Amino acid sequence: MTTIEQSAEAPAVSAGSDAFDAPKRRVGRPRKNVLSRQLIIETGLTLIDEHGVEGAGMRSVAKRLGVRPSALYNHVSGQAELIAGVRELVSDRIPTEAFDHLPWDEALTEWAKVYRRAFVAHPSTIALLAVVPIEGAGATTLMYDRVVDALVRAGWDTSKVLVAIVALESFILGSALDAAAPDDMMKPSDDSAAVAFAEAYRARESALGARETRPADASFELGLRAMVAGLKAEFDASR
Amino acid sequence: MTTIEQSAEAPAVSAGSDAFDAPKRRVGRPRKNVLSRQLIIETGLTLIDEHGVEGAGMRSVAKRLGVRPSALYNHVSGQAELIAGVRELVSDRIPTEAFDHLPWDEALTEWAKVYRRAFVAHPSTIALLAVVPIEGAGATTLMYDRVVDALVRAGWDTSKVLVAIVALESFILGSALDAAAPDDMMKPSDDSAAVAFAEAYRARESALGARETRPADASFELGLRAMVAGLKAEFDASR
DNA sequence: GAGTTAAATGAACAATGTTCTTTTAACCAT
DNA sequence: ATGGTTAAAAGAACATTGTTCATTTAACTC
Repeated sequence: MTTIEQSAEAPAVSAGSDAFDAPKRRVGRPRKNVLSRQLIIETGLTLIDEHGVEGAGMRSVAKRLGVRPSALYNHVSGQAELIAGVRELVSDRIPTEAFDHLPWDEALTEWAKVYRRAFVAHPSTIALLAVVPIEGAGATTLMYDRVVDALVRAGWDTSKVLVAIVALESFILGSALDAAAPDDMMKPSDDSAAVAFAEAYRARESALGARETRPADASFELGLRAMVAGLKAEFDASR
Repeated sequence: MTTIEQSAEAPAVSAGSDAFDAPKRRVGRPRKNVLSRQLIIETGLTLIDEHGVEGAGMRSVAKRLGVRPSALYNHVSGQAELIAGVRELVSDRIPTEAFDHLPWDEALTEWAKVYRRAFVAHPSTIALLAVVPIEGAGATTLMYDRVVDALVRAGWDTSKVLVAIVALESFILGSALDAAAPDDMMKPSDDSAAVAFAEAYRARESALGARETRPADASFELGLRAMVAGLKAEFDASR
């Protein structure tokens, strides 16, 4: 459907021989099956964790499994199904237990953190996920229900709670996108006329470098703190 | 670097002959130049608006311009620069005058609104543009410079200002994605066990329906108010 | 006007996702 | 057990993508 980028010169990751399994299998069906749908999808997730989105290629997964690319198609219809499988694998792991034993604002903070972490693993699907209708009876709806319920119990106005949750979710998804970008994404050129920006860039670099924090993480933490505090103020004012 | 998807069977868009210009040009430099960097980038934006992100391919742009793909490389270093150029084109139209005559928090609010509006006009660019490095001397950098400068003058810590701006930007981009989704995106199914969620959904519907407000707009406004208030609190506390 | 530079074509190359054929083994009915 | 069907692997292609290189032609420059 869509190709984002592809470099002919950079061998990138897949050139490295990180095939764990290469027993020179001869042609024909093996006595014991080598692949399964689950194994393929889990390998996809592993490779994404290791090498970023580019790890999710069919050929990369095949290489890691010590198998020819065409063998994957006996278990998976194509890359689309592979990615969808990975997405389910990850988004089913967003826990909501924080709402059981924490005040709503702290629980919301915890939830936002795990939510973002879950999606940073596969950033390229964020746009799709954010625009595609969620199935009305799926795990995602149940997750929302849990959050809505906790906030309403804490005193939130029923007509405002969804508005607030969606606002936080927008920040989470935007932050996940940001985390998918390279750290030096907006590095200023030396001759730039943007002196205030260049100064701020250097100041951030040295402030964060000392704590080994990624810029995207720092922004997420600050923004999350700010937004939850702002929501809390809005909440306190309206009662 | 990365390919997301690519179908061998679906001819998709590029198969259709939407070449506007195919005068069978003979080899060699033409008397009048056919291409320019600006024309290429504007064509890229047009194709993205028409066909989604897949329109931004080098070969698609070349076909639309009635030109061989290799000709593009005389004006643009590659697809990365093309996409970066499209980004500049879009973000070029984001005004920053609010910082001239408003307090920093109000100006930030105005800026966020026009920023989001600019990207909502080209929804399918968001995911693409958010992840691509911005060129150090471009319009985007100058926009950042303007914002950084205003906030620093207002007393913001130089090492924190960029962190805050990126946080707000994440919220803006996430909200733009949300605005690109259909309004009924998370409509609960009638038989759903998610009763709290269904109740909140109905309550939001009637509250917003009275004012003819889109849910995405309501969430953006609430979130923006909350985040700016939170940043202001953070700002006041640190001085 | 000669030499250099710039802008187009045309032909390749590497890498990707995918499909098709072939080979071998598992599974299953008789 | 035996023959037929199905399943799972290899292997060889194909289409499409971004990109590079050589070639051709015209514009620009001294």
